[in-house]
Amino acid sequence: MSVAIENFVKAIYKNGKRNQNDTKPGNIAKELGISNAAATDMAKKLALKNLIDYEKYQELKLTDKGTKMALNVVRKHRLWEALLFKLFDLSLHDIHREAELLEHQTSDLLANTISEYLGNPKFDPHGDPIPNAKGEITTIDTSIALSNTQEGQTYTISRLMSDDKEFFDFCAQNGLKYGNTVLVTKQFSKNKMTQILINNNTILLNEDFTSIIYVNEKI
Amino acid sequence: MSVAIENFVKAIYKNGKRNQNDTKPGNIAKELGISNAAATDMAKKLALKNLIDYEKYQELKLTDKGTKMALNVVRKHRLWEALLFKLFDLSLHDIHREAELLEHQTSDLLANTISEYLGNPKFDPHGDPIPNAKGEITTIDTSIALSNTQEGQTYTISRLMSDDKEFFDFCAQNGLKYGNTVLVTKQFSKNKMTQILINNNTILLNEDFTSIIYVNEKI
DNA sequence: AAAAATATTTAAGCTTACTTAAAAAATTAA
DNA sequence: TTAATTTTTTAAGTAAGCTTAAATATTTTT
Repeated sequence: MSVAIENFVKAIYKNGKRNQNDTKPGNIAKELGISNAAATDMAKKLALKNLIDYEKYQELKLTDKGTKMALNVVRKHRLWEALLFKLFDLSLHDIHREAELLEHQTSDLLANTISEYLGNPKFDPHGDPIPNAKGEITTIDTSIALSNTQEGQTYTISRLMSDDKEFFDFCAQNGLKYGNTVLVTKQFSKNKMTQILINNNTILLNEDFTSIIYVNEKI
Repeated sequence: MSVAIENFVKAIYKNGKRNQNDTKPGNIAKELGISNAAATDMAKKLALKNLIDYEKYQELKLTDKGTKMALNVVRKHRLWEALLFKLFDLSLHDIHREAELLEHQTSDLLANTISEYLGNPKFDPHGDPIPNAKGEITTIDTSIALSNTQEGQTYTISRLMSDDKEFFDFCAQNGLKYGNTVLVTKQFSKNKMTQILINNNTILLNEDFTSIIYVNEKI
């Protein structure tokens, strides 16, 4: 299957997992940077290949086969992220960009080899779960967005759900990384902002960031 | 530039380096598994991009720009080979196949990062020289084909110039690998065969193999 | 519930990288 | 050196993955 198809299926998968669950062609088109017409076109083709269910004007739904393909690509992406992160001193953003390309040119053999080399990790450097070779995610995600946390409670950062360079630069500067501890000092619910204490620094985050930083309650 | 273009330019480069110096479209077509017509077509396009000089019925000649592109791809290929060889226990043939795909999806940044990680190696696991970031090969190759060696002389294996699975399997089974020592016990010049002693085993090789196994005189 | 705005689909067209078939040139053999 | 063979080129055509423009639905607003 082509790169275009893999990315299309992956986009549907990712969009389906997100808050605003819209997997209509326009949304996928926006994600991929192609025209709406191209997305509709591709949707029809993928339906013929039994990768998605397509009905005019409806949401695009992955079939089992389509989901499997998406998870296979996601697996390769996250394994590359984990490997590049371990070996090299590159920014998370750079690592993401490289993985975005490499994921499509990686045999199952190589993916499995990378996985084994890394000790079959369950999470990538963003805290995102890595599907196993069968395309299953076996971990249970109990994390919540920073925007939904409670004042006075301490959390550990579990996921940074983004691929934006500015965001990652900000995180790197402020110690916001996978595994680190944050104390939520104040929720400004009216203004949708969250004040946290991290590395003895107080910072105030708006919803753009608190909705993509996920945490777990610290035990 | 596209994968097709990178592979085309690479094929001209490799063919130009070889014994039978034929870089006419038919030869490139054979190398790439495409039709002669497609190769002629591509040749014209690349001439417009100033990557090759093209004259009807003549050999295809890389311009400086084309050579630079070819060497950049070759560099990435060989760096991947070196990295995969170091990290994983895969066969040389598998490593070659993976590198063949990854080479086209590797930024210069990642290539340089891999190179640095490996200590800027000058050779890949086949003994092939790795061009530097400027696209220069700074090493001098003094090696000769096993078919041109002298009876009674001891050599070290410097290059295994192939991408054929059977060949690599044979090499792996018989200790024919980069750096190992061989004693040439007999040259059967009439039959174009070479008898060698390696790891205390005597083996007899025909020209198919002795022309692609390169060695240096052992000092 | 009609009007306005937005999204989706259809239609026509483009580029890339191929294909096969036939024509033209170059190479090899007789 | 002519004939036979092989190679290269030209021509016409295809599929993938896009585009823009226009037609048709759907959704939102009033």
